[in-house]
Amino acid sequence: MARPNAGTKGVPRAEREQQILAVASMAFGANGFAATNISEVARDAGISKPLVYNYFGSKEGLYAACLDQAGALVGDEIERIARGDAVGIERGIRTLDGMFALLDDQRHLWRLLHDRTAPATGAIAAVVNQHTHRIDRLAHEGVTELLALAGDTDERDISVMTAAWLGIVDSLMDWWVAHPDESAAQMVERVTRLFTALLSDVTVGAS
Amino acid sequence: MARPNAGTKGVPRAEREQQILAVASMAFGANGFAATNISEVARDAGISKPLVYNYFGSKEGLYAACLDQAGALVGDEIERIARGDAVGIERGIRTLDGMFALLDDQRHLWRLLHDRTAPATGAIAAVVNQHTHRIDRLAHEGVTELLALAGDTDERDISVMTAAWLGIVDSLMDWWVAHPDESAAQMVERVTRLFTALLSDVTVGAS
DNA sequence: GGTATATGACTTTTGGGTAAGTTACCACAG
DNA sequence: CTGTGGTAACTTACCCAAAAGTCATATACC
Repeated sequence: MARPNAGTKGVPRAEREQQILAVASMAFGANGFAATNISEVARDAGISKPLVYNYFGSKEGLYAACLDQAGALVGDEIERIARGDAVGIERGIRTLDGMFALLDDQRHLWRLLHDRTAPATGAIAAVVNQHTHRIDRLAHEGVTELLALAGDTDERDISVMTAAWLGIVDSLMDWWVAHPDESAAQMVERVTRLFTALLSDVTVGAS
Repeated sequence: MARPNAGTKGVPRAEREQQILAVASMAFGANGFAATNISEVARDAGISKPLVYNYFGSKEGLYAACLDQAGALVGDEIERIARGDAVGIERGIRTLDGMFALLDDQRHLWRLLHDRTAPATGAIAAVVNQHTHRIDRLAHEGVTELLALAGDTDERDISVMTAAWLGIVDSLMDWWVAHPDESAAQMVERVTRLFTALLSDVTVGAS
């Protein structure tokens, strides 16, 4: 019997996987792991659900693949900047700059790394830990340098400040997602202006 | 036929509702709306699922009730502090101080207010908007004052900075959840030390 | 013809939600 | 100080929709 939609469409696996990953990353980033529907992902990618399962095995497998791609992308860029010569606040701004440039057309990717609805066990946990540990370590390194300049070497202070820094990045990305008309360059300007304004003048008001 | 577990246990509705809210707030805060299981909530509260539905109507109703309680608690405290005379960074620190004191034994409550997996429609949206708008407005007000001191009155800058501030609070609460041995007083000390260190000395390194 | 790409239709599982009933408490009549 | 009926508190056992996951099969390419 004729099944009009069956059969290959001539799209090789590697390419199809990338299409699926792009759609799935968007969905996972926008709604979180738990609220994401694989059938919808398949439909949005223009294919059927079994193909997704054929290529990625399970919902968790698909999520892990998304995470791995996004984590590597983001982690590599942060590491590249960390290897540069910027220190202290300057390093923070350059990192943000890099993130804005890198994620301009896929702003939701950042959210994948901090999804609390994703299972914290099994294969996912391994991938999550690999990337978040890497990013955390780089952030920790930058914050350690920054606080050393300010005379603070308390380990827990550094830990708290690292968390706060990552929270700032999180929230800036969220704001950016909610304001699609704002370009990466505008974000960099804005953030730079805010940092300098706060650090130079604000102590007058706080005394 | 004897059904050994049926029948009232002598717990009045108001009291039972508070028990359920406490357990549910913990679950929603820890896992998010989508990943929270009502059967588990009921089991953790020591009762059966239908009782939860009898008292709160639906999962969304339960979530709305949790949110309403947490939002009012947090919002009232923030507003109380906002009515004080602190300005700029000082107001920020006092607000954090208030949050740490208020949420010492229920640190997860803060997370309820920023759950992206909660439905953004219907009754929940109303409750969410009521409380988040209130908190956002107060934060916006504080940030406006702060940036005015630094000479920045750009509306979008204020919007970004407000988001970043709330992101900082978010991440501090998360860190605090992950470090149960840290007291509220210690958090206040730490945050104060970090703020003053960064604002006074760090510009030397950033130049 | 063999393999990679692909799907319609199915099964299974999960979890929100409900029907119907059971038991304890309490007010009040006797 | 005892029944006794009404109500509030509570549960077991179920329904059912949605979404995860699978099977058998079809088509295109080489």
